[in-house]
Amino acid sequence: MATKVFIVDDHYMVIEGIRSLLQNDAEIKWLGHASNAASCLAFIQSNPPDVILMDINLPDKSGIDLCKEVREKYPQTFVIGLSTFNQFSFIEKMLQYGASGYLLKNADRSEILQAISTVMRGQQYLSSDASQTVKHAKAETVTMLTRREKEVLALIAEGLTNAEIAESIFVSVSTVDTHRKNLLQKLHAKNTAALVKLAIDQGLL
Amino acid sequence: MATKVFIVDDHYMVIEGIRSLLQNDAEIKWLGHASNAASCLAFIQSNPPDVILMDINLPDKSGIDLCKEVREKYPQTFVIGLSTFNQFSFIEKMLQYGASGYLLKNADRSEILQAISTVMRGQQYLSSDASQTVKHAKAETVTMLTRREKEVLALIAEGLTNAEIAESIFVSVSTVDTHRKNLLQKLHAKNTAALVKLAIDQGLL
DNA sequence: ATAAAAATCCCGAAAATGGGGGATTGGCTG
DNA sequence: CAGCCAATCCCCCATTTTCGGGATTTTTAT
Repeated sequence: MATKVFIVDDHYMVIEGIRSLLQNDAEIKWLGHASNAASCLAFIQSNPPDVILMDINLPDKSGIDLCKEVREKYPQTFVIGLSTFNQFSFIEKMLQYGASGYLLKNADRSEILQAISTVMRGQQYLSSDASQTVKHAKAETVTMLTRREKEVLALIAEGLTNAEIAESIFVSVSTVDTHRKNLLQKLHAKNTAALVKLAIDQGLL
Repeated sequence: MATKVFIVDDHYMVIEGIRSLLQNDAEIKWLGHASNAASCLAFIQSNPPDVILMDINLPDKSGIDLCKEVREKYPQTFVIGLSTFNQFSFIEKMLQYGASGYLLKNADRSEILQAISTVMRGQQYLSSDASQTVKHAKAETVTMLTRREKEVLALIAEGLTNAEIAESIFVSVSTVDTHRKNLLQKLHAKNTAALVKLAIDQGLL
């Protein structure tokens, strides 16, 4: 059965471009388009699509909020983020709010089809540029640890207590404690055990 | 300068065997032998050797205790354990109590010389059989974790607290606590951080 | 030069861990 | 059957970490 696709974007050219790219594909059923969040919501209420290609910059509401709302109301509808910006913060937020994929507007026909079929299989699709960005951003998270934090991290993994670490790097326990807190935050770890695991997973130890 | 070697063993054949193997070597000065711990201690008091080849089974005292005593009183004297038993628990204890090496009684001339020169350089020498055993034993330590312990270990690494783990595997916190303590012991970890690191290093996670 | 980031320090309370114990049950094995 | 081991549970108590704040001083980068 053909996948029902809908698009929300305030740039007419983009809508037309994608329509012409997809309309003759047997696997795709073109449901229509909207140029703002409100009309998008109105439309999909009566015609739930399988996939929404969703611009991140909408006139009345950010695509990120719209994504969240759609996903809450129509969990069976997949959202693919669409934007000219290959920025990690956007990609991250879209995915966080339930988007299944992310495309840049320079995507060609095959990439769009690929993205649609991938998310329809329940998997996540990121354009190669986007996944590069995500990778970089994550690599940055890795190197985002400061010199001191890395030192402390290594010593924690050795099994030293804060007091011991403090002695060994000649600072007060308070300082080590702060570094530790920052490490937990930066690596999104709940506690020391998870911290060490994540650090090793990310090649920090 | 020739290395002064002394031997303690209650089997005369072994003493003779080693003596004949070593006596014509320019690098070795044969100090003598004892057949029990007491006479060994008496001898070395006046003639401190560089290396003692020490049997693990002595009539008056275990080689393990003797090793400990010798190392405490004569730290400049290296001890090489000697036995027919290739048992990890023996090897482990000897090394723990300060032995620098471990030989099996089927060692040939070159291996004995090798062992002596290695420990004289301050390094540790294990016969290939013994080091195999140590390796195996360590590998066993890995699999020596019980089913439950492995479960708990995995959950600890996920960052769950004891209480959360207890809930998730339907046992009391006390049980989890016990498993955790056993894990720390078995992996020789000082605390959770070290535990996770060691576990990952050993391929347990 | 000035703002941002990193590194340093402190307090205090709640939560979790670490290190001793000890005890019971059920299975398996010599 | 007796002994061992895994798994379960409990107590006590000291130490350590975690989680809230703040706060100050260096560095670093623009």
